[in-house]
Amino acid sequence: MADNRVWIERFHGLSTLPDAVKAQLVAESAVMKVPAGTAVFGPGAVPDNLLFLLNGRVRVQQTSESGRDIVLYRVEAGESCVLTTACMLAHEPYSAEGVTETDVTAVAIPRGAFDRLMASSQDFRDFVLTAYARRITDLFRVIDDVAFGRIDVRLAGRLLALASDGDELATTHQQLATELGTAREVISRVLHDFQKRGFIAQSRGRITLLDRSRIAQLAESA
Amino acid sequence: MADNRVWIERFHGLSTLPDAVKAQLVAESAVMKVPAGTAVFGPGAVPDNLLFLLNGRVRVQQTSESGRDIVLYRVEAGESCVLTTACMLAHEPYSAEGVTETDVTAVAIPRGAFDRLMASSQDFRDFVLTAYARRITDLFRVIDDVAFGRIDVRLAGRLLALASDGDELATTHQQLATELGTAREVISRVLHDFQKRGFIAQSRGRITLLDRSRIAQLAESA
DNA sequence: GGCGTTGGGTGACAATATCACTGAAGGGTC
DNA sequence: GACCCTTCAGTGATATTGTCACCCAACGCC
Repeated sequence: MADNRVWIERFHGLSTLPDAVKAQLVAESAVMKVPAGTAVFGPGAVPDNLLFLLNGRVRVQQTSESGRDIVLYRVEAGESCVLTTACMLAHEPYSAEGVTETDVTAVAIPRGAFDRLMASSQDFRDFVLTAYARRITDLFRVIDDVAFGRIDVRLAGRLLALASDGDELATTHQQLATELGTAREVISRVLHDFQKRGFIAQSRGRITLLDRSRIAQLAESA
Repeated sequence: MADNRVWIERFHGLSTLPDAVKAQLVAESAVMKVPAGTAVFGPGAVPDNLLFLLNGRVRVQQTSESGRDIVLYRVEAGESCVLTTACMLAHEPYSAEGVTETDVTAVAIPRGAFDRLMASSQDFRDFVLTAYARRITDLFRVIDDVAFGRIDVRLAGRLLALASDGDELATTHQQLATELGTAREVISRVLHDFQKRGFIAQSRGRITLLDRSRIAQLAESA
């Protein structure tokens, strides 16, 4: 029991809730484990609850009519899937899809409990509102990048973000194309150029960052 | 007094509120009038309240570092500015800006009142959540269009949307470029092509739709 | 080894963006 | 009216990005 309650403390904004509310939250929620590569929500998988990530990472992406994908943002441990969840709670049709990138442990809060918490706790409302706001600014950023950003600059930035743990990166050109919403050939050419300039080394399915500082310099030249 | 209360009935989702809540809402809010062309929120104009539009239209757009603009969505009468307002309430830095396109009458609900309503009324929460969800799907649509859409198709669709009242459209190429987040020259060329194909007629600052059905046909060929 | 699948390279071409101009249209002013 | 100034639109040249149609190499599997 005491063990179960611990997860709340990991969430900025939930840890300050009154004890009674915390108890309510713990009582009504369920911890779940999901293996990597699972679609946790999306067209065809509509959950009826809000997810709080304890461990792991969820990638949220959108597939266009033409079949091409673009990554919108990622939900990390300590964050919640408020945004797409809202679309579902409001019964709005939506086209985004959430996929676990790692094994994920999450807390599922049913709609009813979510609603009672919204009613009863100012702190909880602030938590949700703030989470929303952050996602929205993420989306604004995506729009800005896609509309006005240069591909090489965006790719440089994404390489750095994806290789936060070490200089090795196990990813295909196609996956990188999906990250930026472009075509594989474009990624291939830009990476080839990066290689010629000594920024990276490549082999099938793997990229090694050789010169982070120069990659960062390019990424900054937005 | 009774007159003041009428505005609530115009909002789907607010009209079903209990009378006590309605009275509270009316008591705590203020009706305001804003002339066309005013920045109602944005960097440099941070209001501390949520706006409900009674009349008129607000255009929400974003300016990139490079100085280019893109229109994100419009808030029409009967809707509220939930999205960007949330960013402000959550004290998130944001880059979007709201400009009145017509004279606007709006109801301003201060943060405190908003919060009390969120706490006290399930209907109000649903209203806000639904409004959020709709905006978010709008943003998803923008991302999809910008990333994967063709310029001529997007422009055709936008011309139809902007000319909802009549076939005359008083707008410059630059304004249309801002609508789609592209460059004026691109719009000039596409419009020139539309003109050659007999879709439209042009003169300085004015566009006349000549063949809505063929424009619509192009717009549909997403 | 043979074979199928996936990942990656490349040339040709199309679409869009950028740059650097040009001139035309309209609104003032005298 | 003529003159000037600002805004709006047209255009060629060039760069960047996207699309299409391939090719070949690497890897897993039998």
